[in-house]
Order: sequence, then C-alpha cells, then structure tokens
Amino acid sequence: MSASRIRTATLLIIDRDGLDGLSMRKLAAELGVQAASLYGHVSTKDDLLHEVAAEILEKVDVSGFDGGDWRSGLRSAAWSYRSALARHPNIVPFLAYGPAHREASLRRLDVVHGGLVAAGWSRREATMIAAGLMYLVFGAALSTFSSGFSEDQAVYRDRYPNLDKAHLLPGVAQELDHDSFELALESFVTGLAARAPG
Amino acid sequence: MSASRIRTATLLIIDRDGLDGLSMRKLAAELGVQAASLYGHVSTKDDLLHEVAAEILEKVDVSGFDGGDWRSGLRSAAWSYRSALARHPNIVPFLAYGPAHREASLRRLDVVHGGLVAAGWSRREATMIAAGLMYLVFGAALSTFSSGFSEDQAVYRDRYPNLDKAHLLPGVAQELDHDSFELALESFVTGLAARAPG
DNA sequence: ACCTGAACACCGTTCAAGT
DNA sequence: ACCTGAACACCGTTCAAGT
Repeated sequence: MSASRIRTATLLIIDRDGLDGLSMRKLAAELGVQAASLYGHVSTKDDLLHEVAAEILEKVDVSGFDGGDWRSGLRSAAWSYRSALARHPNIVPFLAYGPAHREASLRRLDVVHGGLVAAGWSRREATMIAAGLMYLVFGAALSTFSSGFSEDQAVYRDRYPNLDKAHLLPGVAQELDHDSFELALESFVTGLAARAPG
Repeated sequence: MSASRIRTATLLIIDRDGLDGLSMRKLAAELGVQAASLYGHVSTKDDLLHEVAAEILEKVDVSGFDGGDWRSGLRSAAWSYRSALARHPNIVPFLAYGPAHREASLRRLDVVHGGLVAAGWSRREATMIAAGLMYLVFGAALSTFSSGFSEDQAVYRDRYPNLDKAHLLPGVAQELDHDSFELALESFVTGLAARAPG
C-alpha cells in the first residue's frame, strides 16, 4: 500500500529469492494485491529498485571524517559501507551499477572527499582515494570470495593443490571474508599513509 | 552455428546492449536463425553466459608469479585481470557472481595462492591476499566510479561542494579510473609489504 | 543431424472499467 | 482515490514436425 511498505516487501523478496527472483507479480502477491495495483504507487520496477537502493545507502555513516584523522575516517566509512551492503548481498550488483548517479552516494562521497582534502590530500588524490574505497567496498560485497567455496571440498583438494582447504570450511568462510576485508582495508590505508601529505 | 560463433555473438550483444539487452531471440536473429535452434548447441541461457565468462577469464595471465617476487606477481595479475574485464564491462556483474565456482578462476587463484605461499606468506594470509586482489579487481571493473559522473556537471557544482569538478570531465574520466586503480593497487601492495614475512 | 512453428508459463506495463 | 481484469509485447524453453 504505502511506498515504504512496498520497498520493505521488495527487499524481503530480494533477500530471500535473489535479484532475479523479484517480479512485480510476486511482489504484488506478497502484498495481497494485483500486479497492476503497484503502478499506482511506483512508476517502474527499475525506479522501485533505485528507491530501495537509496534506502540502503542512506544507512551508510561517513561521520567518522568529522574530527579524527583521515585514516580513522576512511576505516569507519569502509566498515559502515560493508555492514550496510552485507545485510543485503543480493542487491549489491544493482547498487554497484553507477554509484555516481545516486543522490545518497554522492552526499557521502562528498563528505569523504572533503575530509581527505581537509587532511591535506589534493583534490585529485582525494577523488582517487574515494574511488579506491568504493572498489574495496563493492568488490568485497559482491564477490563474496570465500563463501563460494563451501560446497564440495574434494574438488579443490585434488585439483588445486595450493588452495587452502583448512580455511574453506563453511563455518570459517564468513570469518575469512571479514578478515580478508580487514587485511585489504588496513593494507590500503597503510600504503596510502606511506605517501601521505603533511 | 558453432558454439564458438554463438559465444562471440553473445558477447557482441552484451557489449553493445548490456546484460539486460541479451535475449535468446535477439541472439538467434543476430545469427540468422530461430530462437529454438540455439538449444541444439547450448543447454541454457545461464549456461551460455558461464561459457562466455570462462572464455574471458581464460585470458587472465597470472604467470607473473613465476620467478619474480610476490609484489610484481600481484601487480601483473591485477593488471591482467583489469584489462580482461575492462574490455567487457557489461558482463562484469555476472563474472563477479561466485568466482570460486569457476574452473578458470580457480586455476588462476591456485597459482596466486601458490606464489604467495612460496614467498613466505602463510596459507591463510595467501587466501586473504588473493581475496583482497579480487575485491580490488572486481570492484574497479564494476563500479566504474568516475565515468558515471560525466553527464551534467552543474548538478555537482551546486550541491556537492567538495567533489572535484575539474577531474570529472568526460575526457579525463577514463584516465582517472586508471589512476585510481593504480593508486589503490600500489597502496594495497605497499601496505602488505609493511607486514611481509621474510 | 539440424532447423522450425507453435505452444507453455512466465515477464513489465497499460488502461478502461469497476468500487 | 484506489484496485482490477484483460490485454500487449515481450521473455526462456520445449517438442513434435519438417528437411
């Protein structure tokens, strides 16, 4: 009925059935209504997805750039992005598509950019660092590298002698994803610091 | 007709019309045939996409890990991934979906993992570094951060005072993407080196 | 062996008609 | 004002029938 209830149901279906599992007819059924009724509240399926995307990105908190140094600002922004995206992994491919066109994304990137410039980075460097942050955040949310391994370990043992079987157990996959993101982020920040201004 | 000709036409349509622009009927028309005929050579649309994905990943070269140190191995692998993916940006969301399930991806990750372990990293660290590499590569290929800005600069000037207008001109967007990837990769490698073994 | 026409069960979206 | 039924132009996929 309300736009907010439609967005909630949309996200529920995406979380449960995947991005391909969302159809306007299924969404309507979830809301106890006919598909055509949705078009009184939503202009288009694509538009609805953008609204849901905006709602998710609205939860990203980049306030870590107020006050502290750029290192902690970058770290807290990265983790906030990660936790917002990790809650709804199925919609990430859609989120990643053109972040620059999204109002909510731009407001946050503007804060990150401003914080980096205030710390002494050039405007161009600030843009590139913010881009690097997006690479890490979306790449980590999207590829869910480790969790893809969990199904049948025998395959890996025989054919890919170098891959680490011990860390591919389902139980540790999530922890490994977390630690991999932490290592990548900390290395990124450390590496930047090595060429930092001021 | 042949499986290879079908894959070529598939990629042509994806490059031209996007992932959503690919339909079996359109693909058939491109090949001068009826949609039903495709199912004599291809089991399913999803399967066809996986074949095309494999063909693209087959071109990624991780041989930089033979011989040289892990730093140059990581760099050359990253750039090879980047150039392979950058040639077909529209299929990247599909590629990123579950790299661990893909034969061609696993062979390359096995080489990367082996190279890192040979350089003295633990198996677990090697897995995490390889994951970080995937984050950067897929994130960079997917979010095409800078190129999304190019349409109307007046919007940014007024509302996002911190964002750097000078670097958002269409002409420099591509260069900025390149340099952002380079900065992120170099920072990642430098940061890792700070905690390197041996 | 390879292609086709027709059909099936789906899509997103529109629109006149109902309350 | 809000919902509906029916329709339109599409999908992926199957399968008997044609050459």
